[in-house]
Formats: sequence, structure tokens, C-alpha cells
Amino acid sequence: MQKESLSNQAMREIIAMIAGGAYRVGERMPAERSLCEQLGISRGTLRKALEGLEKLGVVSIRPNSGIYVNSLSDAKITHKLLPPAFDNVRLEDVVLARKAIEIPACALACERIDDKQIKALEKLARLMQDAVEDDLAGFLKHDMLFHQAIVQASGNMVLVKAFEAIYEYHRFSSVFTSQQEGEEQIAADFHEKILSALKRRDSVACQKIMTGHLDYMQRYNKTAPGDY
Amino acid sequence: MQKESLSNQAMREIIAMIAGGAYRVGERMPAERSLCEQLGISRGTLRKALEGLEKLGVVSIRPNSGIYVNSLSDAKITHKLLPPAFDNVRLEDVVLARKAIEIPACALACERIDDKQIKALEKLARLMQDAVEDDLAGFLKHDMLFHQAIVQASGNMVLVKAFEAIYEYHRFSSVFTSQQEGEEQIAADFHEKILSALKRRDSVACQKIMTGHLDYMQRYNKTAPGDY
DNA sequence: AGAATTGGTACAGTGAGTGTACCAATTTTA
DNA sequence: TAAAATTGGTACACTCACTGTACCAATTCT
Repeated sequence: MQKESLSNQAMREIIAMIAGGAYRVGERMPAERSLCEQLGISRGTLRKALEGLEKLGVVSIRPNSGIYVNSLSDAKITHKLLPPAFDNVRLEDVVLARKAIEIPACALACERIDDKQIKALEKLARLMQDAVEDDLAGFLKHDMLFHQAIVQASGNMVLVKAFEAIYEYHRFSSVFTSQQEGEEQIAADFHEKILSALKRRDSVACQKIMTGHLDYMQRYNKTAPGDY
Repeated sequence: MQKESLSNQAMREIIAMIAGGAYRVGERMPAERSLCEQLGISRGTLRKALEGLEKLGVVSIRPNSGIYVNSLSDAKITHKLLPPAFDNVRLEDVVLARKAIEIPACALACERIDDKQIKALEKLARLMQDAVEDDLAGFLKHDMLFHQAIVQASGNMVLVKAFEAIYEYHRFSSVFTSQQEGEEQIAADFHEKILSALKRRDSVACQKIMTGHLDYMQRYNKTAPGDY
């Protein structure tokens, strides 16, 4: 029963952002004063986190210039900065767990979703589509929010909590496998199809498309969203 | 990004222990000096937690005597002391989520479990059986460990993490529904059947029995363990 | 040339948690 | 019955993480 230090949490948060693709290699991250506000911590605490990340080789700090992202694969990241037992996790493990939670969630959501929730999903799908081209961070954020909103629409808060635990691993997906060209648009198309099935209350189709969407991440099943 | 205070964590932990059945109403809990060692915190922090719990009516502290457990249902427990959105959770939600995770885990465990893990499961089943009669705390503890060990035997750490998130809700099962006479023995019998199927590597049977076991908690399906 | 922004540094203050010590009342032990 | 052990109650000094503020020097933007 010990609390993790805020600076350590911040280190993990920043690594997750980089791994999730919010900042690309060589890119300059927001200034310290922006970052600490964004993370909700003081500048001193953020600097401590950055100091640690620089030692690990995750970022390079250039005075009077900014914070620059290095390649995560070259960095020596301590295990305590990754999700528990991350070194034993493969992409297929994450996909399997997500299917276990999200497919039943789809079925329930088809029965229970209300107009307000559908409106919210439409907005999330639109924001994600807008971010496909040039805003990877925004894309990933709204991708996550879309899936979470579906699980929430299931009305089962336990599923929501389980989904959050699983997504903690998915955030590091770039460590498993690199993003491919055009993948974002395909994901956005899948979301459109899922949303459409939800609106029709077509539980069978919804589960099927969600399965295809998640399998696609794993590159086992290359069924395109247009096939549904 | 704010840390929860240790004393607050301790409050939630103690409530979980009581809700989980570790201590019964009217019973005397361990002395402060034992409890704080058990929870891994200092006595001052524990006393702060107990002070809060007494104000909520969860416990009564009698000087020179001890800490006594009151009825949880009479206590006014703040929501921040329960799992997130706990008031919107029903027992069937927990069971559904557990089935989503544990049934696939059973299937994988049948393929991957090794002799050492089987030995560990046998020990857990035995310890749980020994606790059926007179050690509710031990019973619940080994119940949880048995299920966790199966999920771990699946070799999928993401499932393990999801299971832990879900079990956080199950710990409060006494808030959903009261324990019934003889229920412990039935659960122990189910565990025996599950273990037997695992040893035979009988994936279909294992999933089926696990389904029956979890459904039984919900009192929807009253199929007895002997029926498998 | 001046303003704004960058990381680097220092310092006082807060608050939670720890560890230790001791007290008074009660119960257990010898 | 007297001594020892155990109970919760209290106090105090200490550490540590974090906050908030302020200012610096170098660079870049206007």
C-alpha cells in the first residue's frame, strides 16, 4: 500500500502519449508550462519527470528550445513505467481481451442506447474523421472515446471499468506494431459502420463489425469495413 | 491527475474487507497496531481512516477495548469510498463481465496450463474447502485467488488486469445480496469440477462449468455442481 | 529594438505520512 | 493479588513530494 509519486505517474503518462502516437519522433513537445497545465501538475514535478525521461533516452531537452521526442525503441524504459507485466503482452492478447468486453457491450448497447448517446457517438465519429489526416493525437483520443462510449451505452459500469483497464495496454500499441499508412481512414470507416448498426439496433451486425474492426488491428483478418 | 490520500485508500480497503465478509457485524476487528501493519501504513494514518469510518457509522471504536464492526447497510457510505459508479451496478452486471473474461480464460487455460499451475490450483481449492465451515475471510480470499489463478494460467496478462478490475466490484457482493446457508460448499464443489476439467484439458466442459458457477451466483441458474 | 517564449534555478510554504514515545484504562498472566 | 501485556488516545519532530512564485539567460518572434 504505497502511493506512486506524481512525477512517476507523469513519466508513464508522457511515455503513453508518445507510444500512443500523440508525438512523433524528432517532434517538439509542448513547452513545460503548457505540459504541466495539461497534466495538472506543477512545473517542478513535471521537470522531475522530464529529467527522468531524459536519462532513459525517451526525450532530449534543449535549453531555450524545447523538449524533443526520441525513438521509444532505443530508450531503456524501466518496467515500472509500463503497464504491469507488459513484456509478456502481445497485440493478440489485447485484441482478445477487447473482443471479450466490447462484443457483449455492443449487444447490450443495441438494446439500451438512447438518442442522446447516439448523438454523442456521431459527434465522436465526426471528430475522429476530421483528425484522420493530420492530427494523430486527436485521432487516437477520439478513437478511444468512441469505443468507451459504446461500452458506456451498454449500461454496465463493470464492463466500462474492465475496458479502461484493457485500454491501458492498447495505448502502447505502437510498441507492438507500427502504424501503417491509411490505417486511420479504415478505422474511421469501421466506426461509421458500427454506428450505423447501432442506430438500426442491429445487434448481430454490430457485433460482427466490431469483431472485424478489432481483428483488423491484429492484421489477421483483413476484411475491409466496406464488406459489412 | 491527483493522488488519493493513503487514509482514504485505507478506508476503502477496510470497507471492502467488511463488505467481503472478512469481519462480521458486532465482531471486534484486529487492534490498531495489527491493522496498520496488515495494511502497510503507519498508525497515525490508520487512525485517520478509522476516525472517518466511525463518523460514517461503519465501525465503533471503544477505548481500551477495540474496533467493532457495524452494519454496512445502516452506514452512510460516501460514494467515493465505493468502486466508481457503484450505485448503478447490479449483481448481474458483475456476473456478465466476469463471464466475458473468465470463460475465454478457461478455454485458453486448458491449452496452456502447466503442472506447476495445476498444483497451485489444487492447493487453493484445498485451502478454500478447509475454510468452508468457519473461516469466511479465508474462504473468500481463496475463492478470489482460485479464479485469478485460472485467468493467469491463460497466459494473457491483459485478461488478468481486466479480471482484477472486475473483481473490485465483486468484493462488495454482500451489498448486492446476502450470503445464503451452504453456498460456500456449493462454490467449493464447483471449483473441484472446474479443476477436474482443467486437468483433463476439456475446454468445452471447463467453460460450461464456469458458466454454471458464475450463473449460480446470480441465482438465475440453479444447476448444481453435481450436474456436470 | 523590444516583446514574448524557451528551459534552468532557487526558495518558502503546505500537507500527508512516518516513527517514536508516552499515557490511562483494561485484560491477561504469573 | 501484583505484575505484565494490550487496548485506544495523544503529542511531537521529522521527512518528503508537491505547489507556487519569482527571477535568470538565451533564443525567437514581432
